[in-house]
Amino acid sequence: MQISSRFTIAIHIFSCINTFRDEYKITSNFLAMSIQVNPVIIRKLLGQLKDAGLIEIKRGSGGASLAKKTREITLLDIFNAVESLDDGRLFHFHENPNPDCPIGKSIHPVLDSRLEQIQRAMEKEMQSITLEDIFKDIAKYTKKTLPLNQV
Amino acid sequence: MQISSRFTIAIHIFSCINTFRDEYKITSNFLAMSIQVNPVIIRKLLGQLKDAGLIEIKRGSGGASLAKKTREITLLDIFNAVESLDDGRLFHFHENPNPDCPIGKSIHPVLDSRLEQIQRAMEKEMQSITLEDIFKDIAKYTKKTLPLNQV
DNA sequence: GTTTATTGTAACATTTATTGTTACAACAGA
DNA sequence: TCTGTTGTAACAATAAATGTTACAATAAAC
Repeated sequence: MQISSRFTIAIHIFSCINTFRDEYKITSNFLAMSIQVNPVIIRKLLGQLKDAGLIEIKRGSGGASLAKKTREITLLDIFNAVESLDDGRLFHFHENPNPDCPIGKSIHPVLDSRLEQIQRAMEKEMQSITLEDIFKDIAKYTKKTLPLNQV
Repeated sequence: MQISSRFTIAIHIFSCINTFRDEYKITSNFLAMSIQVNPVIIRKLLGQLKDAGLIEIKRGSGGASLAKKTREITLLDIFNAVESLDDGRLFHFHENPNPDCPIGKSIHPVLDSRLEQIQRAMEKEMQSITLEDIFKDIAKYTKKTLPLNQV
């Protein structure tokens, strides 16, 4: 199965904060218009990003902002913040291999280190990409034009 | 979300075939006893592995066997055989970013290449590990002892 | 030819995660 | 006090993973 869209939505959120922070208050409604999902979905994600120390949110008055420099936030930070992997493991292992079978007994300890090896390769690549990199890429595609909502 | 257990179950299947092929007919029931899942689950997986050209299955008389050398089957081959990723993509992208927003318009083309970059890092690591490697690891944990079923 | 074990597959149930939605109390600033 | 916003509960809808029973098709053994 695919990794959930929370990851790409979270990156979208950061991109909006970075692009519009000087001109607009970044509320869940503002983000919902750009991402085109329900504002409550956004708020839950914002909560996860806040809990991970990546953004700050103002209650009441509203608005999200970056808690770190764009160079200091990696895609791995974002992935870990929004993707709740069971026990931190990317791969789901079948639960009950038969301990009375020589393979059933050994498959788990043997495979675990290999699965970790694969997961680490993915995480290392995620860690090598920062929001700064993403924002540079975006700058090639867009100039700051008129925002979409005038509310 | 985690990657489904079909992946680890498939590796378990290969391990059983390799270990018991000279002594036992590797049926879905035999495998189900070692893996401890329903035989129909096993049969569906065996079908996927057969379609990918990794194993051979005998109808009627029954039994699965390797279609290639253990050096020639990588974890990536197995992953691709049993994990049906939508459009081959590991990451699910939110469907409808707003094209009227500068970020909404650019997020998809910009992120796509980065997501591919991450996926490729994972696939490269999977490709570097063959069944031969796994079977060597297993050999350190187990000697061929009495099989579990006498049926 | 009959019997037997097995595969392939349909049909369905169960569980879990994702995603979407409405509603509203808590909050902070005007 | 009014207003807009966040945080969160409660629930619905969808989709995927996993489990189960049943049975026709198959191939070998007798």
